[in-house]
Parts: sequence; structure tokens; C-alpha cells
Amino acid sequence: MSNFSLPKSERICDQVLISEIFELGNTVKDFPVFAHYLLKDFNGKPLQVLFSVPKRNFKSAIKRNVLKRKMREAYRLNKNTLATVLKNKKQSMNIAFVYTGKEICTFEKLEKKIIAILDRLSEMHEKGLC
RNA sequence: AUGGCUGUUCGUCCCAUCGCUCUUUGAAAUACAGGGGAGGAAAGUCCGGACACCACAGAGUGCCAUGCUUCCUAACAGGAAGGUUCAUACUUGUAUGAAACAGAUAGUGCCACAGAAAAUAUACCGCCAUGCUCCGGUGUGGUAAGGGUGAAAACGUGAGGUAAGAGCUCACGUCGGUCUGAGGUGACUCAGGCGGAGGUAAACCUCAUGGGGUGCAAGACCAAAUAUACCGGCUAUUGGGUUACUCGCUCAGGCCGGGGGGUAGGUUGCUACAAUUGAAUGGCGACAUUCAAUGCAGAUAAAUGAUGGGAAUAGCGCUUGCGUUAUACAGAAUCCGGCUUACAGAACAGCCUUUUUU
RNA sequence: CGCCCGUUCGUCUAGUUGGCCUAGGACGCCAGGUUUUCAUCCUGGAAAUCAGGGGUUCGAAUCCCCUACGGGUGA
Repeated sequence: MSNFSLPKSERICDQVLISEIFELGNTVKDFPVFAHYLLKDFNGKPLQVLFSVPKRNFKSAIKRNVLKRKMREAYRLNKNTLATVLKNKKQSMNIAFVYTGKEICTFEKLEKKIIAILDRLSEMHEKGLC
């Protein structure tokens, strides 16, 4: 399975779900990215995500947009291992990526961090620690 | 040539791979294919409109905004062309720049400190006349030229006049008011007459003009989802009470509608018009009219991108054609017209400084 | 996206009908005194270009305009 697309159905657009993630979910940190995640029963989509950059750290809308785009690209290219793991277990996961750094970092660095987070999540999931 | 200022225009480009969003054909749907996809400021939300809903007899008062004139415009606190005043420059009547630039002669208030006095004028030192005198002064009256104070001192200069003085009179000026004549669409200008002179309206205010309120989270429709205070209607067919019974009345229930509470999506509004580009005509100009061509974002936890390679421009380094670094300000959210603010660099036009050559 | 409000010593604030305000008070800070010492207490001092810039005025924290930052609110 080599699906690099990220249509709207794989993004979170529901306010109730978002507040659930931030209130009930657990966190995985790898500076400068903070991932809140919440595990659920399988409902057709293995993964749903959202990306956020706080306005507190970046006043300019352009800088926020750039970081969100970079994070989305990094996730889009590396999401498949976690997706297969979840699909095999018949569960789905909602993840919220929040950028907590105060300076813009390069794409390569961001990609490494996001891969690390996704690897940790899939490992934990295979062991059943979530 | 170099540097600076002002104005106008532009404000990185190409290819590959992987994606996002809208739309068209086809289609149950996905997938595939074709097409479109940020700006000059999209920003600030400072003005003005369109559009929508709510409110609304008429008039007045109040509140807010604007404030030289004419024009442009859908409208404006915007723009164009002019007028006036002020500042600067010199060629001394021109150029450049600036102006919340209606009214202080409608009325009220304020003008700290200093100063005699801050606006009905007044009198500390003075000046003049005169009374008294111990000849040092002092009382009374007149006066406001000079001194000192202040941001500002009753219009400025000169002459006449006078006991001393004073727009008291005259000449030349400054300012604004009013009347007459001339020019101009008008602000205003010129000439003459009359009467006049502190400032402050970004103090209250007066005059003129304009303004109903709320904003696309406006509003419309569809689907879902239900506790029900309360109100109205229906109840052939439900039950209780009243009654001997029927009708009637009444209470409860049911249904419908309203009202009010709470949950939470979708569609629409939504992108084709004060539209953009080009030409012609009219106008000093802002701009208008006509003709032709074009179709040019529409997201909603919110798309318009990421990576790699190449080009262009700029800086740095030296091997002088290679390496390396950087590519401004900044991201639509109902839509337009302005204003304000941010902005690497490039091009064009005008003006100024310095240097070189003829 | 729309609408509204605020910004004054290190902190919390007063003053916002223009002049007494180059700005008052409390807490905190510094120095001295009191005490065997510390605290309390007493005395004195420093600390603000009133968010930034421009304008009106003789004179601005105050009036007007622009900018920056912070906050509130609207189904």
C-alpha cells in the first residue's frame, strides 16, 4: 500500500472530536512537535489528523501557514507504516500535531521529528501500550 | 558618470515527482482525463457605498460627522482644477512646499506664573497742571508716549496737535466687516465710500450640509433532535367530574399552530459586474461616453503547496568563472471605491548635488 | 470576519472639565537610626521622557490623527 494522498476525509473537521482529543488523549513529545492522540474503534479510516501552529508563537499568518504545510507534507509522505499497523488491528487513531517551537525549522528536521513520532506510536501500538 | 528626492509601473521565472481545492465530461461512487486556483497592499478596519434583515405618520429637539470654491463620482473625511494665507528661495513677482482654511462683529467661558492692568480697561515707575510745604516730598486732577512683565499689552511707522498726551486728526500701510461699481460659474480679485481692531471654536457654541439601527456570525431554505412555563384552535371517535339522562360546562389527555428552551449539520447568500484590457471621442484635469475583446480564486479547524534540478538578480570569496549565501513586505473569507501603514530590488520620467570631457 | 476597550515608577494604581503635575499614593528596593541581633517601627533617598510618532496651543499624561502591543465580545 503506497498511498500518499491526504484528502479531506482524513482530516479532522469536527469540533467535538477536536476537544475530545485535547481533553482525553495522550501526548507524545519530540521538540518542536507535540502530538496529541486518541485511539478509537475502526470506523473506515485508520487515521485522522489535524495540524496546528499557535498564534502565540507566530504572529504572522504566513509563517503559520508555512509550518502547517511543511508538517502536512512530512506526515503525508510517512504515514503508511502506522496506517497498516492500525488497519491490521482494526482500530483508528486521531492525532493532533501542534508545533511548539518559536522559530521556523527546515523541512528535513521536521520530517525526522515526525517520522520519529510516528515510529514511536506504531511501536507502542504493536505492543498494546496505548 | 555618481549620489539623493519625488512620481508612475513592475515586483522572480522554468522543468520533474508527489499532493490540496473548485469545476467540466463521463459516472452509483472512487479512480482517471481536461481547465482554473492570493495581493499591491489580500493588512489596519480609518471613511464611503452595494446587498440583507429589523424599525419607521409628520415636524422639532438632541447626538455624531464634515467645513475656502467649482467640478468628478453610486458615494466619500477620496480625487482634479483653482482661490486665500503662511514659510523658504531668489531673478521681487514668480517658483516650491504646507494649511481641521466657515464664524471671535450672535452669546458664554478661559488666558496659570509674572505684571499696574489679561479685556466693563487700568495706573507701579513715569509725564503734565495745580494746592500745601519743614523744599526731602505730599494731596487732587489729567494722560497713557516711554520703562519693566509676559506666549500675548488695545493695529504699525511718521507728521500734525497738546499743559502733557492719545486714531484726537492726517499720510502711508496690516487685518477682517459692510455698501456701491467692474471682472469671474464660484472661492475671490480690483477701485471707491462708511464704520472698526487681543487671543482661543483640535473650549462650549452658532451657521450650513449629511446621517434610522445592525452587519454575510446579515438573511433564506432543508434535514435531524427533543424537556415544555404559557397562549389559541380542533376533539364524530378517549377518560373523569357535574347530572336521573342528553345537550351544555369543566378538568385531564391527544392533534395542530404559536411562544419559549436546548442540540447540531447541510444547501444557499457566493462571486458577472460602479468588472478587466485595448482603441476612439469629449474635457486643462480627475473622469465620462462609445466600440471591440476577455471570463479572471471561492476555502469553511479553512485549499492555492512540498522536495529536487536549472535560470535570473544581488552580496561575499578568490583561481575571473567557479564556489557559497540570499531572493522584500506579506496570505483572500460577502463584494466594491478610497485613505493609511509595511516593502529587497528593477525600469521610466522630472528636479537637485559632486566629478570628468567637449 | 465584524464590533468595543485599554497602555502612567520593579508591581498595583490616582490624575484624562489643558497650567498648582519634568506626575501623587501603597507595596517592594537602597541608605541611616532604634535593637545584643533580626523583624516591627522612625527618617531620608532612588526609581516614570505618562506605549511610540506627528499635529493644535504660549503651554499636552490630558484635545486630535497615525502606528504598535494587549484584552474583551458577537451564532
